[in-house]
Amino acid sequence: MKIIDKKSHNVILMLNLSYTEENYLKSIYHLSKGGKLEVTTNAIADNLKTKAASVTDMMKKLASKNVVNYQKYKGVNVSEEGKKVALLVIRKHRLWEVFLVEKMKFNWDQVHEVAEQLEHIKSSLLIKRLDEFLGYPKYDPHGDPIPDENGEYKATPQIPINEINIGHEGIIVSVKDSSSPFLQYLDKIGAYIGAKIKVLDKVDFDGSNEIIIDNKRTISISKQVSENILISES
Amino acid sequence: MKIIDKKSHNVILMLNLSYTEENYLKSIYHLSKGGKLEVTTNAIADNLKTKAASVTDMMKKLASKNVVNYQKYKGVNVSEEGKKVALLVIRKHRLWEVFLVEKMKFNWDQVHEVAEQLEHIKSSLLIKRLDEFLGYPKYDPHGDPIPDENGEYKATPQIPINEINIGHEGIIVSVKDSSSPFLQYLDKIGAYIGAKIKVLDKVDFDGSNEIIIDNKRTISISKQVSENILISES
DNA sequence: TATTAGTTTTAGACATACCTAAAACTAAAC
DNA sequence: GTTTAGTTTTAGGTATGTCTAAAACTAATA
Ligand SMILES: [Mn+2]
Ligand SMILES: [Mn+2]
Ligand SMILES: [Mn+2]
Ligand SMILES: [Mn+2]
Repeated sequence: MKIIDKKSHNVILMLNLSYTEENYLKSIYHLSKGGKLEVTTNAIADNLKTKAASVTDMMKKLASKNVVNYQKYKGVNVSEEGKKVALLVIRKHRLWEVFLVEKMKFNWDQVHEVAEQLEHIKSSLLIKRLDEFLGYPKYDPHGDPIPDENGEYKATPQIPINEINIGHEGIIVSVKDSSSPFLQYLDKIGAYIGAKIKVLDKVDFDGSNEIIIDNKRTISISKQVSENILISES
Repeated sequence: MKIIDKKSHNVILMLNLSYTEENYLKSIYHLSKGGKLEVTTNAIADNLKTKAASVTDMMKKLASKNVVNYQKYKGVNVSEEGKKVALLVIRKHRLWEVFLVEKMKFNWDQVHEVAEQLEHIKSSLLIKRLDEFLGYPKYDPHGDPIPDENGEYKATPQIPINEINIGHEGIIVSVKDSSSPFLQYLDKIGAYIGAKIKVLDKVDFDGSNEIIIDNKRTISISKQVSENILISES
């Protein structure tokens, strides 16, 4: 079901998707890297902590609503329509995270769970006014880009620390893992979005990296941690 | 399921009620005038635009969770526990309405529907910070009192215009009807929370009232309208 | 090509929240 | 006290979203 808005000549989404359907679409969008890759049933089940059988049921339903392209046994992806829905949910999630940090004084490790709820609030006026109220932010507290009202955003080139060569440096632009324990660890070691990082040494044995943060603090981080800190090289 | 918080020595609600269960409790709380009256199955069905059979099902479920006192055929009311839940939902609803008007520049007739969604967001930190951010408001945009974190609020004495005698005056302190058409009508006639009202004449025939708003605008309002504008007499 | 391990789908259940229609109950009128 | 109208509950069914277990399929290995 579609309507064309006479003013903007844009296709307006007349879909009323449930909380659950929105979460499935968001998951498929992320797992497919924005629609570029096909997504497997098991990957979705893992991601949403549900079972493969439940995913299959939902894929049939989403396909019947034309928000995914699905052929059984062949994987699934978002349709053009589904991509718009996913991007709107992601836009709301990230705007609310900015709100929680900037206005509600939440720490960056406290926002994700609440944003998971707030992203499903339906009010186009509220999203518009919230965006304005926050000063049209381009990035959320974890450095993830916020899609604009047309679903567009720039992907800044970003490299995980483990792929940066010794002696090279850059700025932390985002984190791959937004979980509370990981972000609290970053707080502890003094790492934050915008911090300057230089790779001093790399240990082949366990993949750990010795880095210096803001030219002040030298620290060794594990392979797992280095994979989850994303840098813009300078 | 209850726990006692060691710090505050208060009973903390460990209930995880659904969106729907919260709405039923809020409805019962309102219909019982805060727990003072017994509520009938049909009254709840009407209020929530559902059917009596559905209400009976839900009353059994809420009774089993000890949030209502229910005896079949004898009506229902909120329990002490249920009252706390209802007051928390009402607190959230009204705080969000203040947020939407004060910070998001919504008109007072646009906030109720969105607040119906926002009132179910679960985050005690968010409520606390929102309250602080808004400057601890005592009333929502429709003049309804906002319960504090203990569920307490003062009920200001308020009288509908139709019960005020000719020649008497007062201030609009709240509106009974928060629907968009009613509030838009009030905007049109220049009535708002805080406006000064004097009753000039009353027509027995149809119950309409002639009033003057802010000593400026003389207008005749129907019986229905006068019943829904609440005044604090001066 | 045949086997097999892993993935995905189907089949059949369950819980929540809703509905209509029929039965049970209450309270007021006769 | 009986009848009756209105209310409330029960009975049985639908839709959504979940699950386990079994069947169907795919792709890699032998
Ligand atoms: Mn997040
Ligand atoms: Mn979500
Ligand atoms: Mn309201
Ligand atoms: Mn509600």
